[in-house]
Amino acid sequence: MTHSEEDYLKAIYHLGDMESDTVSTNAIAEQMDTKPSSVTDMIRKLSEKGYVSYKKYQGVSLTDVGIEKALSVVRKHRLWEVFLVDKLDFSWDEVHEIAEQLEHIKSEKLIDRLDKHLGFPKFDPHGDPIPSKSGILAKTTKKLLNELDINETGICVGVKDSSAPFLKFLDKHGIALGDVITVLDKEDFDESLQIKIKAKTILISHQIASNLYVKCE
Amino acid sequence: MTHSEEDYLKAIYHLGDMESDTVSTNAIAEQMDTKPSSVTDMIRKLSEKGYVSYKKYQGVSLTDVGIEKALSVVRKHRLWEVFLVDKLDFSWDEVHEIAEQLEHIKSEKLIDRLDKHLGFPKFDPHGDPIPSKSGILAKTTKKLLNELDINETGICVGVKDSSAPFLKFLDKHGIALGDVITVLDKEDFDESLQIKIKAKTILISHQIASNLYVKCE
DNA sequence: AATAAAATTTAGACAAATCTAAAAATATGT
DNA sequence: ACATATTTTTAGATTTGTCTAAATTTTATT
Repeated sequence: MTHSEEDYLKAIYHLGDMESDTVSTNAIAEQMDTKPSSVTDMIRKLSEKGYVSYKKYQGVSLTDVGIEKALSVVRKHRLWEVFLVDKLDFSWDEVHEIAEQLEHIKSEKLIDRLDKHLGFPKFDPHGDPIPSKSGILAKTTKKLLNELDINETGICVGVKDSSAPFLKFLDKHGIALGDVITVLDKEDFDESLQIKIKAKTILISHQIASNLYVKCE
Repeated sequence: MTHSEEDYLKAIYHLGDMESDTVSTNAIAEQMDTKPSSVTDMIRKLSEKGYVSYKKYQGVSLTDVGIEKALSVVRKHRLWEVFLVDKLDFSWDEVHEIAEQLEHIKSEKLIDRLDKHLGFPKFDPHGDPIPSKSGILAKTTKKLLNELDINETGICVGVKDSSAPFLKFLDKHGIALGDVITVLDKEDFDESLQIKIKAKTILISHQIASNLYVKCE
C-alpha cells in the first residue's frame, strides 16, 4: 500500500462518513487538492486492488477491506496527534500537518507501543475518536457543555460565542481546545457547573457552559 | 529535497566517513541496494542541486551544503532511535528500520521538541554520536571497558567474547547493548571495576571488563 | 424531451526514480 | 604496453502519480 493510496482511502472515508453512500470524483479531488482526472486514475487502481467498489460515472465507496485500511490510517494519525500534544507540547492547531506525515510510517509494533505509551487514549486533541486496533470507532456527539449529565466527560472542541472577551475568559481560567472536562456537579439554583479540568476543579456559570462545545461518547 | 535524495546523501556521508576522499558509484549502489546506473542518474541530479561535487568516472564527494543536509538526516535518524528505545521500550536491534522511515519526516520544530523530550541525548542506542542542530558531531572511539579511566563514561556497543556463558552473565547482571556505563573506581589489587549502570553500582572483574566494548567521546 | 451545464472519463504527456543492455572509460596483470 | 577485466555511463524502457485538453456521460433547465 503506497503513501498516496492511503491518502485516497482516508479522504474517501472522511467524505463517506458524512454523506453515507457513494462519494463523487470531484469531492475527492477537492478534498485532496488534485484534479478529477487524477482521482479517476487512482480510483481505478484502488478498485482493482479491492479497496473500493466503483462503477464508471457512479461514484465510489469503500469495501470492508478499504474501511479497515482507512481506519488504520486514521488510528495512526490520531495517535500521533495525541503524542505531539501530550508529549511534545504542541498546540492543538499545529499537529495536523505533521501527523499527515507520521500516519504513513509502517510498523504495527510501533503503533501498538505508541498507544501504550500514551495510555491508550480514546480521543485525539480535536475530540475525534481513535479507532481501536480492531477498527472499532466510538461514536461521538457534539454538545454544549451545559447539556452534559453529572459525571459525564467531554473534550472541548469549540466555542459558540467567539467574542474576544469570552476567549480571554477561557484563556484566563486555563480552558483550552482539546482539554478533557468532567462535570462534577450542577447547581439547581443558578445552573452553574462544577467541572474538573486538567486535575483542577473549578466552578463556571451557565452562560459559560452554554457557549462551550464538547464532544463525548 | 525528496525522500530518495536524502537517502543518497546519507549513504554518501556514511561511505565517505570511512574512506575520507571520494566515493565510488558501485559502493553507493551496494550500500543502497540498487543498480550503478540508478546511482549515476541520482548523482547527476544531486550535483546539479549543489549537494555533491562530481566529475564523470571520478567518484563523488559531498559539498558543505551536502554534508549539512546529510548530518540533518543522521541527526533525525539517531534521535528517533533514542525515542524508540527510551520511550517505547524497543530493543537495540529493532529500531533501525523504523528510524529509516521516521528520519524523513519534515518539521524542524518536531525534531527540536523531540530532542528536548529526550533530554538532549548525545548518543544513540548504538553508541553513535547525535549531530547537534548546528551539525557538530562528537568524535567517538571504541574501547574495551577496562581501558576507560575513572569517571569516564561509555556506551556498551558490543562484546569481544560472544560465548553463551558470557552473554548469559551480562543478561543476569542487567548489562545490555546501549547501556550507559560509568567507571567509578578501579581496584589495583585485582583490576576489578566498580561501574555505574542504569543508576545501579556493581563490581565487575577484569575478565568481564576486557570483553566488553564501549564507545566514548 | 431537447438542450445546456456540470461532472467524469479518456487519451496522451510528463517528471521522478528505477531498471536492462550496451557502450565507453578506467584499472589491472603479465 | 597491451589485452582484459572492472567500473561507470548512456540510451531507452518502465512504473507511479500527476497533469491538460478533449470527449463522453450524467444532471439540470426550460
